Amino acid sequence: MSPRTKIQFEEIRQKSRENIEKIALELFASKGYHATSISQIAEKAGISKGLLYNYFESKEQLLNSIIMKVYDELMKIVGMNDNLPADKQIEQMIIQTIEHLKKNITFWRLYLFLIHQSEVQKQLKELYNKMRIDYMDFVIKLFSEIGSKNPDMDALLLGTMFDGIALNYVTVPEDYPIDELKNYLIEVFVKNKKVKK
Amino acid sequence: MSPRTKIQFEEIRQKSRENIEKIALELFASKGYHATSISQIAEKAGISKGLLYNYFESKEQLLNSIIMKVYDELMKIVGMNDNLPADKQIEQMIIQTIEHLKKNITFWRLYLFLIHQSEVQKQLKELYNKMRIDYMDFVIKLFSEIGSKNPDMDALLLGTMFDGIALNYVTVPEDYPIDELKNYLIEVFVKNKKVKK
Amino acid sequence: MSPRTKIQFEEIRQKSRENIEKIALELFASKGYHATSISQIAEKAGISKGLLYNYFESKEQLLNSIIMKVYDELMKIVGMNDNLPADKQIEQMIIQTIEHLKKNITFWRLYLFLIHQSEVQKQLKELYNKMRIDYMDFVIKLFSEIGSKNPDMDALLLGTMFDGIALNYVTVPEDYPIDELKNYLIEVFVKNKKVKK
Amino acid sequence: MSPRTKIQFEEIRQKSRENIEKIALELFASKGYHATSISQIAEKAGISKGLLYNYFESKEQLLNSIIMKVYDELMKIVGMNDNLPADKQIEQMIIQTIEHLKKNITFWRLYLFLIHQSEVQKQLKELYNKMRIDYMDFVIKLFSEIGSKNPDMDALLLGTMFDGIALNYVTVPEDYPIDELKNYLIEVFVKNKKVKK
DNA sequence: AATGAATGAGTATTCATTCAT
DNA sequence: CATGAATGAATACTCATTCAT
Repeated sequence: MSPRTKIQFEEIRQKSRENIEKIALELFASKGYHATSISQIAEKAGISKGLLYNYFESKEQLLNSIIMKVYDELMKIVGMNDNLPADKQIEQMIIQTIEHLKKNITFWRLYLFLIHQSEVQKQLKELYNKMRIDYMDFVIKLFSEIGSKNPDMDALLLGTMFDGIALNYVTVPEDYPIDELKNYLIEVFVKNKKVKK
Repeated sequence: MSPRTKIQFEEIRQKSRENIEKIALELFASKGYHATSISQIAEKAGISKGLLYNYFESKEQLLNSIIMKVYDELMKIVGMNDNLPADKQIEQMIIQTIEHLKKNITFWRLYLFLIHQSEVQKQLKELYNKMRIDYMDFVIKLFSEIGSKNPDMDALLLGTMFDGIALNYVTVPEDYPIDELKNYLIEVFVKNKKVKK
Repeated sequence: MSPRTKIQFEEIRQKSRENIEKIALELFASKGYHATSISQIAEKAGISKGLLYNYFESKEQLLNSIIMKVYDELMKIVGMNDNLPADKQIEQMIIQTIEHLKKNITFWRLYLFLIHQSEVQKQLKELYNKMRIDYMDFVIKLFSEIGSKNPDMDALLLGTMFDGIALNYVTVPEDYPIDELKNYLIEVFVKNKKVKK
Repeated sequence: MSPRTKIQFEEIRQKSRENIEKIALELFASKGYHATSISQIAEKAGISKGLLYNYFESKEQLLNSIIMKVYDELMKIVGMNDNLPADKQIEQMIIQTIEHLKKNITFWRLYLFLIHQSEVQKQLKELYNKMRIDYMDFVIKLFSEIGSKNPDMDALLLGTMFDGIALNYVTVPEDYPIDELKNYLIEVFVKNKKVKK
């Protein structure tokens, strides 16, 4: 008869939020932001529309919340393994990005969607820019350390390749020979650079 | 004045269709498919909504019609210059794709949008697959002709690079050093291959 | 088969607009602005919700449109009879206001509603102020002409009386002895003033 | 510590009720009934929504409860000073009504709001009628005692004036010369009557 | 007595599509 | 061929009310 404690309430909220975000991520990623309705999200999450608004104040804010998670996760991949030497770090970054892509296809689908749905809102554009800059800063340094003649260009190319691979893998996962590409990337971006050094 | 012949009518219809498609392409690419309304298209095309439905039976069918044009145009770039030697053909394909991208950012924005839509619509998925296969067939042959050790992989990589470049250029056109990339691509995909031969 | 002319369309629009405004006036006046839904207006007007938005771009704008009519009508009563001598003008203003009130109870209900729902929006507040000032300017002049010792106060009092009478009549039309009041007002605001002159 | 007695509990309940009513009155009067949500009331009152429903079975019933208070308070003003002679009682009633209006603008705003609502709710209509009758009974008697030739009409007029003044003062408190009106009312409704006697 | 998560019917608004003219 | 009035289902969002704890 006594009311739940604050902690209990907080747990309930946290679980609900995460559940909603998970469902919304899937739907946004597979159908796009505009083509996904709040009703669909609520229904698939097994809750009422009203409750969704108890946790997210708008559809846009729900998207933002998800984007933040995407950003954090991508940055985690990049920043991982910073105790290794630079060449190994790049190698690991390539391996782990590809692995992550294979295991989290939904997640990457959303990432790609967001990039060119950036007309949706300024915030997204800003975040995307921040993400690019953070990525470039970090990876340029790595390429410098392994003696690349043009670390800016190499970092840019690697990023571009990741985008292209993700785009293709996400579109035709069963037909795209992603593992062969992985080895090729390591060869081009790690082994060849070192030889030249 | 004699009544217009059937052929004249057909020409008028054709021009009207093309005008609508042109306007719709612009709007879809700049604002997105969902955010563009039939009213806006009709208004910008200077016709009534009713008349638009005289030419296209639905918004979706209008999109499909546009997609066909995108397909044709992309294939035109690939198939161009088939009187040149293979290495020059690849070089030209790279140059012209990049040039096309720079001049038709709107068009490519739509192309990328479509890739995602293909997840949802069967028709689109089929078209996208056809496009990939046609591209691969043609480009694999070119790489074979210049003596590539792994023409399948080279064709795939070049296609992936195009996608990655398009994605980045479309997102941040002013910040993306597309011309430097062009030269690099030619070096990697044309000059280096030939040397190895 | 040929489309309607512009004039025909304009007539259709005009009739529809007026019908919607009439129904909306009734509902806003009897239930209040917030308590009246677009659905109710559309249903009572025998049209779809969508069509209503073809004519008025929002609920608020529909209200504004109605308010303008209220304003025009009230000012018409005040400004009427400007060819008569001042004392007759005041007398006529009293008579016609009361008559108008008796015949257009709905209309006055809305006027009263609006006054203290003016927090609804700035526009309303501004219009109300304009209305007060226009009324005062005109009526003060009339009282001056008949030699009132305090024309400002007399104009204010008469306005206040109109408001009080309208409020009471609108609330209990059958129980409020409005005709007796009419005569009393004429006596107090016209005959007594003149005597003193 | 002994358990609280029933009476203590009752007192706590009573205080809680009054607190909620006070907060709700403020919000209803300043934002309007429809624009005020139960959540807002609960939050401002420092309690949960659930608890509010422990005290009032619905939003409407909460409003009704408040209305009763409005009624009581208005009647208090009228019935005050019944030990004075009639002319002084009327004078005091005028003075105190105006003073009350100046100090409790929120309260009067609600009173005016309620008059309109009475169109919708039967309960309210009945209460309003009771209020009018009680007021008239009492004030007619006063005017009779000071020898008014038409006490019914005088009582009605005074009530009408109060309504009109309240309406105007509540709408534009800073622009309405309420104090000058007070003196005028006393002159018209008290001094002039007596002279004629 | 007290909490706030959860519901569901309701709100204003939009828009692809139809159709009488 | 051409118009735009008209529809209705869908959209994001709100809120009074209920109820398990």
